[in-house]
Amino acid sequence: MNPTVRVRFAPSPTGGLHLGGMRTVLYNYLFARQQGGHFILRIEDTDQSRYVTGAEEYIFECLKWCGLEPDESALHGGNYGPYRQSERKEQYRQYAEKLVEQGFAYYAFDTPEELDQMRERLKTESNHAPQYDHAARKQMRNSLTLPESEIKKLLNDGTPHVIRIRMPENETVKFMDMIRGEIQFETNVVDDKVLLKADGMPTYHLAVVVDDYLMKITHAFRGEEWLPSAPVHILLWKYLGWEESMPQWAHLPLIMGPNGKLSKRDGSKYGFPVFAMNWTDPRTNEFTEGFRERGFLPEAFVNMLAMLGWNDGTEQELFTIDELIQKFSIERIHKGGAKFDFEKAKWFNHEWIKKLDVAHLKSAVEKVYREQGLEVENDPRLDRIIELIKDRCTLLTDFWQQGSFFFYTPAEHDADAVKPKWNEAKKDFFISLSEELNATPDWQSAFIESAFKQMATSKNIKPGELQLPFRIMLVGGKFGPPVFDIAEVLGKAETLKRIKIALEVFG
RNA sequence: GCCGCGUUCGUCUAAGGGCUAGGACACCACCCUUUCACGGUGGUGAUACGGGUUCGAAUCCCGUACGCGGUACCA
Repeated sequence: MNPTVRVRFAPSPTGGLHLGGMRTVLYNYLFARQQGGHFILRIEDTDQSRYVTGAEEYIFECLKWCGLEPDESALHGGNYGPYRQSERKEQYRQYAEKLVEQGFAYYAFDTPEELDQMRERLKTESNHAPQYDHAARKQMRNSLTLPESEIKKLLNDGTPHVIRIRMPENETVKFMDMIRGEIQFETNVVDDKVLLKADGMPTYHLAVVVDDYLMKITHAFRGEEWLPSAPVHILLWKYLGWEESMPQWAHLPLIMGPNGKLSKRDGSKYGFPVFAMNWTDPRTNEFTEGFRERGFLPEAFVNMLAMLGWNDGTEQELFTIDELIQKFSIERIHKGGAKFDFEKAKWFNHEWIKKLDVAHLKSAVEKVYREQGLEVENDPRLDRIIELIKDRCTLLTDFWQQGSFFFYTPAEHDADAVKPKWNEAKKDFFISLSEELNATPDWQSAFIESAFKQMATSKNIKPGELQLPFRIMLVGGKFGPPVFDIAEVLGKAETLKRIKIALEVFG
């Protein structure tokens, strides 16, 4: 029997969604689609103190923008819900209690202060961070050290307590990671992790195991930062008697910033976006720019993200999402972390802008102009304009800088580019040219060009010396597509108007 | 400190015992272009270090160094 592949992405609504998280979703998604399986979105909202209102909806928006919508989630439905941990609260206690009964876990009544004292007391030169482990638990207040009667009393009195896993002594926990191969940990160096918190909420360790079992998850992809707690999860699968159903593990390498792991907190400090979309933390009002708003196409963002830790072994770098689904393979995911390079990210976007046709770019470009206060939706020239400038745009926002002169007569001219070589003869040329163009019914790029060159010849001036001034007149600066194409798109009246204005400026 | 995972040009990476270690980004030069780009050609630039195994090591093994992660009633 070949079980259906079921993968899940489980963000915590504690803030934005950064590159590492987005890549985890992507790989989950690619694998699920490739295998014809299910992609599930579960929300880890059991840390009440850090829950951010609106973050869950924001996560959905990000996935939607990238085209990575889940099959099952709190908002999409599915047969294994609920998909928010907070709504599954009751189930976790039941399993935690079962573990206690079987001796695989125990109640611990220690207060936060007592834990601090223990850590202080046990701290030595060779042990900077003492753990609540098989040795320490013997000195603490828990159901392993307290007499039966006292445990009963504490429980009956409703004394706050947690349930901790009882890590075995002198055992080796081994498991296979699809990316890294066999990995092993000594149980002696793993602490007795809290499974159920005093508020009745599960920790990630319990929740991830219970949910993955109940939701029939077959493959678990997560960041490398989870590797150290993997032995706890492996043991839990075993202790709960579900070893047969344990998913296959894949711990993804981390995505690094300029110094160390990319963090959500520093999202606004890198000088480049680390979130898929704009995010303002409602608690701090801290704003973090997103790739979307910075001018990235979702196609480029997804492509770039996929290549940050995976490649297909060929020299191909540009992939559509369908190609990624087809070619993705867990075996080819890298082991080492990758430092994020914004320059390369921009290159991907530039390639995608060049690659996509006008129809596909149009609505995004319209949006850029709209944000600048310019409505272009009904402008019949828009297609032509996009075609003319798209190769020069790295980010979608560049369409404004590269194309606004089509809509606005330049307010300023790059006089430095013209003035040094400006003279009466050139001025005379443009006056004559204006008259000539004004008299003609034709208005195609090729026609304007030949009229321009004939006029230059008859005035005995090299056409090349006149093209730059002409460009400055129409554009305002030294950039843009071929100048005669610009004149064509601008139309006769606007072109003549700009020549006239510029002649006054140049004197 | 302890535990774990890593380490090929500045960055992302290819090469799974066998040619001068290949490609991409960035950078530089030239060509194209009488603007800015696109495009084209070429260039600078890497197997962390030390031992093994082998006819032969970036590749396998051991050690060291360095980096990252974890070491919470956060995920």
